Formats: sequence, C-alpha cells, structure tokens
Amino acid sequence: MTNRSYICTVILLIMAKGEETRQFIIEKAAPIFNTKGIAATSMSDIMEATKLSKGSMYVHFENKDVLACAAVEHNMKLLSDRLQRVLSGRKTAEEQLLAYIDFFSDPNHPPVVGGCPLLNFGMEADDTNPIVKEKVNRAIKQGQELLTGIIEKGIANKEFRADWSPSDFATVLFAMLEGGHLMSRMSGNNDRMEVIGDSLKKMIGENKV
Amino acid sequence: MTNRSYICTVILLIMAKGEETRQFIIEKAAPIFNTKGIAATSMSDIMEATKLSKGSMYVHFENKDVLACAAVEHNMKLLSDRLQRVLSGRKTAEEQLLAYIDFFSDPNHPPVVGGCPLLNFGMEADDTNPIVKEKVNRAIKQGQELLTGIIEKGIANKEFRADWSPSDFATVLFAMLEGGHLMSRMSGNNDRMEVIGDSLKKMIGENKV
Amino acid sequence: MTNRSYICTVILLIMAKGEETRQFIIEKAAPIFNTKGIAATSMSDIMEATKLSKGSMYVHFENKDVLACAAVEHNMKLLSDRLQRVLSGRKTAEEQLLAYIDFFSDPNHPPVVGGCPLLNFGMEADDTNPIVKEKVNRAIKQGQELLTGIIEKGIANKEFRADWSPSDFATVLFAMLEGGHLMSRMSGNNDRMEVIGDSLKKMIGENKV
Amino acid sequence: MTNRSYICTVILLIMAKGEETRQFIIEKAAPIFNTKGIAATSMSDIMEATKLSKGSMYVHFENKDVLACAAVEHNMKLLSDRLQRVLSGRKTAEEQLLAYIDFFSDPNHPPVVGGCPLLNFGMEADDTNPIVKEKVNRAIKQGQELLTGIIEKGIANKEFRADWSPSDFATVLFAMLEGGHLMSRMSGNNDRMEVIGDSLKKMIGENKV
DNA sequence: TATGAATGAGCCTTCATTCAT
DNA sequence: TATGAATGAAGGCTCATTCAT
Repeated sequence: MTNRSYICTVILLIMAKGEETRQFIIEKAAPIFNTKGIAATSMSDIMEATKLSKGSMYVHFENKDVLACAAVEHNMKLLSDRLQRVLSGRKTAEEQLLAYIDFFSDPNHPPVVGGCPLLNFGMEADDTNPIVKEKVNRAIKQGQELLTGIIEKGIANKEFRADWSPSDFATVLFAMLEGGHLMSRMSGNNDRMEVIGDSLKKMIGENKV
Repeated sequence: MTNRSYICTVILLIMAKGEETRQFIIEKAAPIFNTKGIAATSMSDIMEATKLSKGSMYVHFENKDVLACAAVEHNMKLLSDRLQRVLSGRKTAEEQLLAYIDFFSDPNHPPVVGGCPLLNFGMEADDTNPIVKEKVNRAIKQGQELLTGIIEKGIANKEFRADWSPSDFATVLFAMLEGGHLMSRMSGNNDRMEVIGDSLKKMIGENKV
Repeated sequence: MTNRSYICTVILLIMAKGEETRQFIIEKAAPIFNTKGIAATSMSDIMEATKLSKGSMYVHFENKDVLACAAVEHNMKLLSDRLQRVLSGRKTAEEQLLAYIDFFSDPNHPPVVGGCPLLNFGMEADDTNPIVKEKVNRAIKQGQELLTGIIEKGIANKEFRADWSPSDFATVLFAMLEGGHLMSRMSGNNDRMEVIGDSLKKMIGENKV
Repeated sequence: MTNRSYICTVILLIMAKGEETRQFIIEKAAPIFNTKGIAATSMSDIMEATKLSKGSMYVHFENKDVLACAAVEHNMKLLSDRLQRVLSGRKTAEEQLLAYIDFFSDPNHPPVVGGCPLLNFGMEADDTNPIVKEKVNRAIKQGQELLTGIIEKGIANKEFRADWSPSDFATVLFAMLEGGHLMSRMSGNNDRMEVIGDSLKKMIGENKV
C-alpha cells in the first residue's frame, strides 16, 4: 500500500466513522420521533436510546430540528423502501395495486414503527413546521406518481380499461388508505381498513379489461 | 329577599362566573391546541391568549391534560355543530351527503381553526394519550353513525338503491375525506380534495334509484 | 377601613412583594456582576447568592441580560449615591472637589464592591453590549456634569479663578481617577493613586483665587 | 547529509512548524480575546478564526487559560512594539512625549484591535485571574518606566526643568490617557481625549526649560 | 502534528404546577 | 374566584477538554 493510499484510507475511515454514528443516531431516533411526535421527543430521549452523550448528538446534528428532519426523512424512506421491495416481487399492475393495498392493511402493526409517517409528521407540521410539511408533501407526490405509473402501465398492458383515470384513482386509493389508517389506529382494530381494502379491490376489479 | 336566598344567589353567580370563565378558557385554548398540538402548546400560550393569570387556569382545570382534553372535545363539538347546522338545512339524504362532502371540501380554510381535530389529535395521541385517542375514536364512530343514518334514511326513502351498504360507504366517504384533508393541507391547495369530492359524488350518483 | 381601601392595600402589598424580591435579587447580584463581569457570572451564581430558585429569577427578570442591566444600573447608582452623600457634607466647591478625590482614593477598598463599575462594565461592554455601553456613557456624562457644576459654582463664588475651564478640568480629574484606579488595582496598592490625588490637589490649589 | 542530521532536521522542521502554528493561533486569537474578553471568548471562536481543528488547539496550548495568557501577552507586545516604532522615529524627549500622547489619541480607532489591552484585560482579571492581573501590572510598570526614562533623558538633556518629577508625570500622563480611553470609547467620539491630550501637552510645555 | 468524534458538566431558559394572599 | 410569586425538574444547547486515529 502506498503512503498516499494509506492516508486516503485513513481519511475515509475517519469520515466513515462520523457518518456511521450519524446514521446510527438517525436509526435510533426515527421510531421515537414517529411514535411520540417531534415536539414531545426530547434530545434526552434520543440520548437514552443511543446510549450516546448529549454533546455527541450535537457533533452530528446542528440542533434538534435538523435531527428531527433527518428522522422524518428516514421514516419516509424506510416506508418507501419496504413498499418497493414488496412491489418489486409482483409482475402485473393489478398484482402491484393489490400488494400496495395489503402493505397498508394493518395500521395497528404498521410497516414502520409508530404508524404512517406522512400522517404523523404531516399533521404535526402543517401549521408549525414548513420544512417538514414540504418533505411530507413531496413524499405524498412521489407516492401518487408511483401509483399513477402502475395504473398507466396496467392500461398500456391492457390489464385495465383505457378510460380509467390513473391519477384520479391514485388519489382515491391513497386518501382511502390514509383515512383508513386513522380510523383503524383509533379503534385499535382493522375492521374499517378491511372495508376500505375491499372497496378498493372492488374498484380495481371494475376497471379490469 | 331572605338572607339565605341572597347567599344562594351569590354562590350561584360565583359558580356561574366560574363556569363562564372555564368556557372562555376552553374557547381560547381550543384553536391553539388544534393548531400547535397538545405537546407544543404550553400553559403560557393559553395564559397569553386568555389574558388570565397562571393560577387562574388551575382554578378551572386540574392540570394541562384536563384542559387539553376539554379543548379536544370543544374542537370536535364545534366541528360537529357546524356540520349539523349545514346538514339540517338539507332535506333529502342525497342533499345531505353532498353537503357533508362540500363541508369538508376546503382543508386549507377548514371549518375549525387548525384543521380536522380528528386527524390532528388522533395522530398525536395514538401512541401516547389513550384518553384523547378514545375521544377521537368515539367521534369517528359518531361521524360514521351519522353518515350511516343518512344513507339508511335515503334507502328507506327510495332515494338510494336498497343493495347499497350504508356503513361501508360511510367508511369509504369518511376515509377519503380525511385522506384528502391530509393531501390538500400538505400541498397547500385543494386539487386532490376536488378529485375526491368528485369521485364521492359519482359513487353517490351510481347508487341513486 | 373601607372595603375598597382594603382591596387597594392588598393590591399594593402584592405588587410590593414582587418589587421587593426584584430589588433583593438586584442587590445580591450587583456585586457579583461587578466583580466577575457579566459574561462570567452565571444565573446559578445569582441563585446561590439569593438562595432563590432558578425559576424564580425568571419571574422577575426576562433573561440574564435584563438582570445584568439592572445590576449595572444598581452599581452605578450605589456609587453615585454614596458619592453624593459625601459631597453633601461639604460646603465650598474646593472642599467638594477634594472630597471627590478622596472618595476614589483607595481603589483596593473601593466604594462599591468589585471596583469602579464604569471601568468594569464599560470595558466589558464596549465592543459587545451597546445597551450597557450607553448606560456607562450616560453615567460618565453625569459625573462630568456634576464636576463641572461644582467648579462653576466655585468660580461664581470666587473660590476659583475665572479663567479656569470647568469642563476641561472635570475631564482631566475624571480621567486621572479612572486611570489611577486601574493602576492601583493592578499593583494591589494605592501608590499611584496617591500621586494622582496629589497632582489633582495641586492643580486645584493653583486655580484658587 | 547523515541519517542523524536528517532526523534532526526533520525534528527541527516539525518544531518550527509547531511554533509557527502556535504563533498563528495567537495572532488570530489575540484580537478576539481583546474584543470580546476572555470569559466570552470560546475555543470554538478561535477554531473558527484559525480554521484549525479543535484538537489542534490543544496540541499547542494546554488549555484555554494558557492560550488566553498568550493572547494577552501578544496584545500587550503588539501595542508596545507599535509604540516603540513610533517613538524610535523621534529624537528629543519632548517629541517622544508628544508622539506617545498622539499614539493613544484615537481610542475609537486604537493601535490594537479591541482597544487598550491593559484596560480590557486588567478590568476583567482584577478580581478573578491573578496571572493575567500580574501580567497587566508588569506591563503598566514597564510603560511607566519607559515614560520615566524619556523624561529623565529630557531633564539630562536640559530639555525639561530639573525639578520636574519624572515618575509622577509618567503616572499622571498614563492615568489620563487610560481614563480618556474609557471616556472616548464610551461616547464613541474623541472629544474628551482631545481635551486630555491638550492638557498633557500644556503640562509638558510648562516644564520645558 | 493534526483531526474531529466523544464526553459530561454547565449554560440559559421554559415548563407544569403549587401556594399564600 | 383570582392573582402572580415561587419552585425545581427538564428543556435545548455550548463549553472546555480528551482521545483514538
């Protein structure tokens, strides 16, 4: 190993250390923020969860807001990644839509600890935190685009009727799942979510070729 | 006026005064809690809004939780009352359903300051505050019953098809409006809510006799 | 005692309580700020000195800056009051000037704990705290006016020569005492201050009629 | 070059590098300490000014106190050197005294960034930092000796009257300049300093042979 | 020598709550 | 009922300093 490459390795390792810790903190913090909310989560909560010192948090995050934002993004990415993994196992558009619905079908045991981060952070941030609000907005748009794309693909593949509006159904599906999430989490059971899933599946069935 | 009856009057006035103040505090506090959230609202915020002294709050409310609960209920009642007033002006079931949808059609200028209290408090409380969570749950159930009742009435009146499931559509309608509320508040415009309103109205149309 | 006057008394007492505590805090805080400096004095230092709780400080002072300003003013007023008391015992202008000089003649046992607040706070604030800086500036101006007035009175009374410039000598006297204060506090003895006192007295003597 | 001498050279270079960095840090730190004060200056401030890492500071300075002391000395040496340079251009004692006064005549644009370090550090240190206090004390003494020497030289050269007390006037001059420095920095203009300069020059004139 | 991650004590401030009046 | 002074725990954050690399 040359001297120069050695130095580079050292530099990379040093950089990696910081980034690693940062990532570690985010991973520990994300479920707490998603469960308790941003305002109700204290830096001490994160301290306890990470077993790191208070000062250490501020080495990696300028302040609580920055950490909270990172946690918001992590939660949304986690949800998105898990969803993508599920969808990637399905071939047809119909299968993907059904998988999408099933993915969100159990709000009391949600894919991400604490429940839907869009709902959680969106409702907390809407009147108080424009940065988080915009993050949620973007994530919703991406979700819409994903769904729209699936339906368009289904229409192109002659799975679905050509006169079905992809973007409108994407909106309806998304809204119903979020609304069902709220209802089921409040009641503690998934009765309402089942009704919603069935309704959505029926709508899909009605638009099959 | 006898001495005794005089004393009673005074006591009643004092009690009345107390109840009045209590109500006054709730009315001032409700929009703050609904906008900022329970955790992020401090007793000082309420103090400032009411121009009352710190100690005075604790004369009327045992602690912040009790006040927060009262504010939650007030917000939900406000929403319910305003909705009822709108519905009471409509005669047919169809008119009432359409009015219901229109009532929630502008999430960026919502019927209650801060947006839908069910969504706001529900999402904050779901993992942290069982009492508020149960209040929201009950309010959702009442909303469902209201909608179910309207549809049942419509079926009885031969407005709607007899094979339409009142409770299922109540769930779908409710969920879609809540989901649309989230989407529209995040984007800052009502585009998605319009799509949802149109979809719901189309569903209703399809079930007219 | 009428009911109304009773209420007024109660109100006054209540108001007095707060003001009393506020004054108490200032009195305890003033020597600490003057000794350690504003930046180096912590709210905990004041807590300890007053035996009051940390929260209690913030009932009476919005923040540390406000308390520090109050302490600065208290120190300057204390100095001014004590000086006035000394001067008020002297009749002629010459006696007053000599008393003024003597008043400041022992910087290692200064009239106000911590030394001259003008020097202490002025030097700390000059580049960092415009509010305190202006307070010191005004106090210096008042000191100058006091001295100028004494000399003018002496000229009017034919104690001093008419061609003596009151404001110029006020400046010279003030500057020499402040400079002497610095020198003597650094050396720990009053040697330099004695030289300065003698020089000033000689100058006064040279301008006697 | 032998192996040993090579190693020695490397060590020397490293030491030289170290000393260079140390000096670099002091130069960047000095104006900050002199402007904000020791207590209000953080190691982070120095870090930012030097663009060096936190750990690097502690390679060159055991702790903040050591760095602060070095900065104090640097500020005093800077002042002294600049003064010496000015004085060295003057031949007669009178010229030197006048140059000395002029050197300090504009406290709002002082020879050293942040104003007179004797006043700044002296007032901060007097009750809290004996080491810095002693440094300031020594610097004052040196200043006094410098002035005394100039006057003695002037007397020896028959520029000044033999009955003029060199050390007394050195004290008076020094004190007046420091006092004027305070007054002018507080007011933001040099009015008072001009009065003081004129007074001093008049005194010098009165003692010319 | 130089780096920057890690530490924990301490900073200023706000919080919900209590209490004497 | 109403006041606001008093409390102390907890909040977010900065500090000087250490240490492995």
